[in-house]
Amino acid sequence: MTYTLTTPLYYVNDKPHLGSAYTTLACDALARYQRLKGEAVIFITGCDEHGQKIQRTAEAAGLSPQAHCDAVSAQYRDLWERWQISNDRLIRTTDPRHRQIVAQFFARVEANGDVLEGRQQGWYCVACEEFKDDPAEATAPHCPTHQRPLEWRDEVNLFFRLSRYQQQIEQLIAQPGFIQPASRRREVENFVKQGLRDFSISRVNLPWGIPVPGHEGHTFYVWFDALLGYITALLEPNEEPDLALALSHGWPASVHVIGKDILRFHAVYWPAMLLSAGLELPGMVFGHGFLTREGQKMGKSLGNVLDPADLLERCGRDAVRWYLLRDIPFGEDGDFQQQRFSDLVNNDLANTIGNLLNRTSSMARRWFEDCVPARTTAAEASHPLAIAAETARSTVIGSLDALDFRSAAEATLQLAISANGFLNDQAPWSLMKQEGTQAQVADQLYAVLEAARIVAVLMAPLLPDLSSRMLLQLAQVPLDSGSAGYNPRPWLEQLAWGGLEPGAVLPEPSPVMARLELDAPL
RNA sequence: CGCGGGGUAGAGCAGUCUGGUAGCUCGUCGGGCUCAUAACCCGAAGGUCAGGAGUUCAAAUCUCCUCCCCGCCA
Repeated sequence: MTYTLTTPLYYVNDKPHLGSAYTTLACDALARYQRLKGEAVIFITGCDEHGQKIQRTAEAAGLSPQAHCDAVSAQYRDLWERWQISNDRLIRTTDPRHRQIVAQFFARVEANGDVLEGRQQGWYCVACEEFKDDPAEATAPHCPTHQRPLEWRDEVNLFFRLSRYQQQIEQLIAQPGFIQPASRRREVENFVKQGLRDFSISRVNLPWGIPVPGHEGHTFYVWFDALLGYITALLEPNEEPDLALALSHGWPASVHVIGKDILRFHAVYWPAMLLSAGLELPGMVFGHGFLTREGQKMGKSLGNVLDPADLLERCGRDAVRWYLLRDIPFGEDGDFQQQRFSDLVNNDLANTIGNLLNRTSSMARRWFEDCVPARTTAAEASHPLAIAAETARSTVIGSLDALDFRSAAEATLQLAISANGFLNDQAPWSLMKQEGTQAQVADQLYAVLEAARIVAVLMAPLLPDLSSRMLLQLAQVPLDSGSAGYNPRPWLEQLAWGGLEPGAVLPEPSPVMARLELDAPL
């Protein structure tokens, strides 16, 4: 069965921000993990390009909406490339094929009697693309999230009969694994319990959108259109836009990874739409937390936004991925702290892991003709490092299955710490000064090199670059599942203790991870 | 108003369900080692577990009240 996972389709109102990068990075780690386990993966990301807000932003910039979308979505594409995101698809909702898919989907919903005409009257926030409650009240209300004036709307729209799915949605969200993390489930439950109301799925007088077939003057509400992008994305690059065909490629999605702000759209509206069209429901909706910076909300007005492109440029892929995945519990809010960022990168990656490989490789080369030394007992399952490796392996797998990147990272690190400790306890550099200890030292170094290899293999989903660099220094073939020439041996097999071949020639070691020296603040 | 999440060493978190010496990572300080990227290993300091009351032989953990932060409803 195909493992389909999605990031949100990012709204191209502005250039990519760190939050989008965070989601995408996490999905990338998850996608790589699933591929390494041997799953067929479709990793979907993309851009949501319709709606009034985009139309206005484009106008303000003196561009056509299409030109604006082309420019911004190109920024996303470039950014993901630079981050080496392993997405299989990058869907744009302005893709002509998407129109067809939306139309076909809508036809099913309409045939099912779930499309009604209704009058919508109320205060509208263009930034949210949402009607706000308590109409008629106050003469000039503001949007609570955007602090911007609301606009009065009075229009006849098409409505989706969400109310009809009350019971099914209640059942769905009551399922233990559907909404993750579990702590967010209550919020949605409360919302649903208040009674689901039909919501409008079209807008009138809004040219920048997909026309609703059979309803002159109406275009689809951005969310209705955007969510369906997940299905359009399943089409192979040159395939005909056929809903059934798209679905056959990997629907339902195993998981939608999103920010917590759009949980309701994914856990309530979207499943109801799918039910109406008679389609299968996604397995999980994971709403991760938000990032703050040094304790403060990031925002243009505060001037403290971290630009993911700058961050990549200055710090590199491994460092940022490590910090975000290793230190911030996925699902909870997290704070980006520059000091801690460089502390962790330097400690964990450069010192604990990088230096472990460096020191061990140096000793092996010096005393054993540049080779992986011969083993006597080191390959046995009862070896202390074999036991540590097994603990790390099972913890990493359990954690990644649960999207707990943090504890996966910690378990990997723990193995490197054990190996460093083992080295200090055994002190092969002292032993070597005595007579007849060669075999013993060889055995010790073998075990530590093997532990380093396992660290590198375990690291592959989280830090593919660092993993590759480590494996090359261990005379191994890198595992990068995204590139050609990677090691085809199953990942799980490669995690078995004792895989390193004695006698393999070790290349001259050079630091696999440079220390992060941030002279200026980010 | 209501609802949800949270408040544990300087920082970030675990532990709370299933009461019983308060643990991890980073930072700080001291020691060890010299194979290595001024690295690695060991040890120490640092906590009235938000506050109060209660249940109990025993509470970070269970009950009630209060305060503070974040979010949902908006």
